[in-house]
Amino acid sequence: MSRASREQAAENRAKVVEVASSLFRIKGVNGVGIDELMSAAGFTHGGFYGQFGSKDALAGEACTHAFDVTEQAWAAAGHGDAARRLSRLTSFYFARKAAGQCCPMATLSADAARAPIGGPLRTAFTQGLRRLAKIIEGDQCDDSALIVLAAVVGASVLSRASEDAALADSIERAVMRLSEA
Amino acid sequence: MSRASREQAAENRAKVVEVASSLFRIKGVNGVGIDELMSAAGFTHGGFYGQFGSKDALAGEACTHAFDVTEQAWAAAGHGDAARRLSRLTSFYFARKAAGQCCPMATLSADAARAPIGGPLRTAFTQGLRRLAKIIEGDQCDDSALIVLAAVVGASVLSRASEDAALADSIERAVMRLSEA
DNA sequence: TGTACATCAGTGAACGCGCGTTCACTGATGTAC
DNA sequence: TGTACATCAGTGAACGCGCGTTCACTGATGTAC
Repeated sequence: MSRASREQAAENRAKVVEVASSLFRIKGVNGVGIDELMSAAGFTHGGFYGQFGSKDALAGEACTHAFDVTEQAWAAAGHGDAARRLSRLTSFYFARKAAGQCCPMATLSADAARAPIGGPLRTAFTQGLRRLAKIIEGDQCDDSALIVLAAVVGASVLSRASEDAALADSIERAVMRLSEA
Repeated sequence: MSRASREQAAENRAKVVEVASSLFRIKGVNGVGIDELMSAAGFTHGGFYGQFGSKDALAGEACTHAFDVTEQAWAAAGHGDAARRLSRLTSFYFARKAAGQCCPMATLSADAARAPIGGPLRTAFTQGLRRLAKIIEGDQCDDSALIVLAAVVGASVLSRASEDAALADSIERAVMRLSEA
């Protein structure tokens, strides 16, 4: 197969971004090679540089994509009065999800923190974080939304790293109750 | 130089663990090579496998070391009544620190989450997390300590990943106020 | 509408490089007498 | 206490491998007439 149509090529490109968005969250940007990535998307690795300038550039796009998806879900869950919104967002956050579908704040923050300032990943992460912070803050002016944001991300991060499921659960449950109060 | 004394060799080994503990937190376990690591500790890379079974094994030891240091600091900061303890731990947490000295919950959680279950790093992280959770819970039986733990880790993680210093600050300040309330 | 040609999406082999790991070697340390 | 020898901490070269990236090539797509 060579020379797909432009329409098909655009779909293929989007497919690679989507697959990368998932794999990078699971294994980290350094943990996935171009070869593995392109294979998972159904292509050979040689075509990569026809679509993307570099692996770093793709990491930025993949990060933005992950934030896009999360943002849409949050916007859908984020109606009603302030207290209920926070509580609903928290339950949504802790709904059991594979790492590949999990919020990029929890799964890509370490990669972003170690990426160079001004680079694609760091920039994409910062903008995504701003967007989600705006959504969770909504029309509230106090601290509670940002506290829930931090607590929910911290609980998720610790929960994924821990082998102790009981401890992970008690942290998540504590944060759930915070957002209900 | 060849054949250091046993005493010297033990010191050298400890030095490598300490350097690894710092570099792994800054760049991630995958982000630092044996060569870079040993050079930073003042040795050549060939000696590595005389002291450690594998890079993974060192990652576990380095993680444990990072938790040891944090635990000591927390134990020192953790006296007095419950509310004050939480508040003091939070200020301590947000004191500006280079990533290499920062709490491993914030800097190694992603590496741990992606490390194999039962492996040295994952195990060391889990045990370290248990220790710190016990300290912060102290003699309290409610949720507040675990909430502060999650919030403090989440704020730190987001703060390090974000290029937007103002946003990072408002998240950290919100969490500070949580622990003071 | 049909033909001739230019374009370019995807292929697969190849590159240089740095990685984790191994190993023969060195010479000072530690030990046995 | 002094001597002879075994040990082994650290050196430096080497290994196979997978990485990110490049490139000549292919043939269907898109375009000009």
